Amino acid sequence: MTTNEVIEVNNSCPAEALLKMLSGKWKPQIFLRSQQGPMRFSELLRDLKGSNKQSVSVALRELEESGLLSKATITQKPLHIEYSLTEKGKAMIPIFHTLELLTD
Amino acid sequence: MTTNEVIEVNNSCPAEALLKMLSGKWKPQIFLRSQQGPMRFSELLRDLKGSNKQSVSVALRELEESGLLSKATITQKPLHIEYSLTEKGKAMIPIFHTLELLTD
DNA sequence: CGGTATCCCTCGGGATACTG
DNA sequence: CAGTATCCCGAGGGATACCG
Repeated sequence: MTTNEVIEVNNSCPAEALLKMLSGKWKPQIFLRSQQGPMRFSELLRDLKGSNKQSVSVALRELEESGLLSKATITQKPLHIEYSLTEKGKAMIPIFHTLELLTD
Repeated sequence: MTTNEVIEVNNSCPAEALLKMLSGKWKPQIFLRSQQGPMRFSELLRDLKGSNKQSVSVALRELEESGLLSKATITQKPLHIEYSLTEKGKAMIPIFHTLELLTD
């Protein structure tokens, strides 16, 4: 408590958490797509060229778990599900765009 | 080569480039550390608990290649090398900090 | 001191088949 | 339609030894 403890936990970098929220091959693109409005599973599968059910499924779950996307289920046949940006997700859009400007 | 090869290039998401600049286990922490001023290799190795020469070496090279860090060599014995934030790197600091605020 | 070369192992992510 | 289960492979990253 008094001084230099050697704590192995590596929370030295808070931004890591957010970086992780968008890490991986498909999450950035899904997040980008979500800014256009609600989207359905098969719709994403079609748009994300080169992806597959498994990968999209995992990415969506992770985005949901980190609170960026929300899932709305319409229990009818055929099943209809929509993924939309949460308020937290919307709050990230400006930053997301700022990132682009720094790219070059 | 006029043939239309099936290149799956997917540049649909510009922010991906920047996300990639800070992706990986050590780059975020190194970038954070660099905000405190110039740093040396062995210094980083000491501070980044659980890392090793190889990983730090690769991370530094990638940060350098993406233009966030610059390398200054003093060719004397013993070798002395300093890594510092570039102007581009400095420009990213505010965003980096904004990211933290959105984490929760 | 400041790295690279090499080996190895885990984990992210692709393909396919099956399910509610 | 919207997923999960399973298998498999390549890349990321750790450990260690060697080099300028």
